[in-house]
Amino acid sequence: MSDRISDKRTLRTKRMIRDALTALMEEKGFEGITVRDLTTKADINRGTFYIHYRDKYDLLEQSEQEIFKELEEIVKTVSELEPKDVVNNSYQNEPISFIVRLFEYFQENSSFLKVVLGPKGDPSFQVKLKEFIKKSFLQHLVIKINQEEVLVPLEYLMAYVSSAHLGVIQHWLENDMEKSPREMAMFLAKTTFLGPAYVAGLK
Amino acid sequence: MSDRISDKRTLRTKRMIRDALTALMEEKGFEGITVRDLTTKADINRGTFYIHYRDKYDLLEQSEQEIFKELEEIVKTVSELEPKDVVNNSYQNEPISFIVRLFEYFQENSSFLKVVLGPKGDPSFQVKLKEFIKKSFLQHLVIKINQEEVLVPLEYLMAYVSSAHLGVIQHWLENDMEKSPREMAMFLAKTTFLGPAYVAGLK
DNA sequence: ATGGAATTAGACACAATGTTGATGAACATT
DNA sequence: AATGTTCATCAACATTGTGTCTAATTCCAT
Repeated sequence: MSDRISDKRTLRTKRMIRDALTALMEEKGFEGITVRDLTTKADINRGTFYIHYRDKYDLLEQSEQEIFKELEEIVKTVSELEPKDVVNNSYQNEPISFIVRLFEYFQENSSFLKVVLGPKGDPSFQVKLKEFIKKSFLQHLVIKINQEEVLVPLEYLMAYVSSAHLGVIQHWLENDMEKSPREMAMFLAKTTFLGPAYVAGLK
Repeated sequence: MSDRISDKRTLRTKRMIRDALTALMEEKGFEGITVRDLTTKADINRGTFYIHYRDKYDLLEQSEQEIFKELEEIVKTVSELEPKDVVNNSYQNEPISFIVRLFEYFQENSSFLKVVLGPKGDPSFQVKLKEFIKKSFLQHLVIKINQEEVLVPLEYLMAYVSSAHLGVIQHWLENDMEKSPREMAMFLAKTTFLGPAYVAGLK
């Protein structure tokens, strides 16, 4: 009795369905896709699809969850983030290393992420990604903030910064990742820690 | 021969369809809605729907366009925006007046905007709203920037700031607009012109 | 009050959905 | 190599939503 999910045939079928999903999302966006489209492209029987997924929304969700599982893996290695160091690094053109690693991962999965984060994509994925950014990045810093010196509601500040980060990732994917992961990480650190107005040259 | 669009029956029908759209989007998200749902809720014949709209996507688009038409009206009155003044205002707790006006408008249309900008909404509307923010707000400032003092690609900076603004609007709507439009405008000005790290108390 | 419109009810063909049952192919195990 | 199990295939089915149309009716503007 080996794992039922590790059957070679099953893995092959699932991989082909997921590849078809990415390809079709590029063509016509998620909502334009039918189950028949998927199974035709994947070259499998339509009935087979329903063995593995409840419907196309289930397929999308499982694919998204896999992304987050891998993102968590990357972030897991991050132990500490010192606010002081981060600000200093921003002056010294030194990006935050695990952010570089995240951009590399985005690049590896760009075809899927580009559509799912694009105008025909899934808005709930954006929400989840913002949550992930808050959890993995901002909370490390927020707990070290001197509460008395905070000028604004932290909750809104987190919404501001996490959205900004998401938007930059989207813009980067939309523009075919012409800048390097390192440049992107550097840009985010600079803009967040020195401020948008400062990096724009306004004093 | 008066306008065919000003017939009382037509106006009534369209209004009822749009109200049904907002209500149903709250219930099950845009994609879960069928034309039959809409016409049942609006209490009109299904055939009537197709007289006014090609399909449910056409209905959504027309509703969105109306929002932007009114947003343009609000912004039209803005003549000049001096970067120096804006930065000074940020120190003096003085928000940008037309941003306050925009938040008031969001509040007036919150039920529709909340869903359309929410996790079950329309990601292309987010893209359009970011474009609107760039056009109406950032470009006024960007053209006055001393190009030599800019430390980062402007294109990415605009993506950063416009996304941040959008995200704050979303968070505000999601949290039932507990802060006033003036507080929101002030928060955005402070965070953008003094910087996220500064307002968080990091020096 | 009347002509012109918007709306209605009902029917139509079509496409996609999700399910089912019989059959054959691939798999792991011994 | 034989066996029992699991997976995929194929075809058929009922159901639901779509978009279009026609004839009858109701409502509006003048």
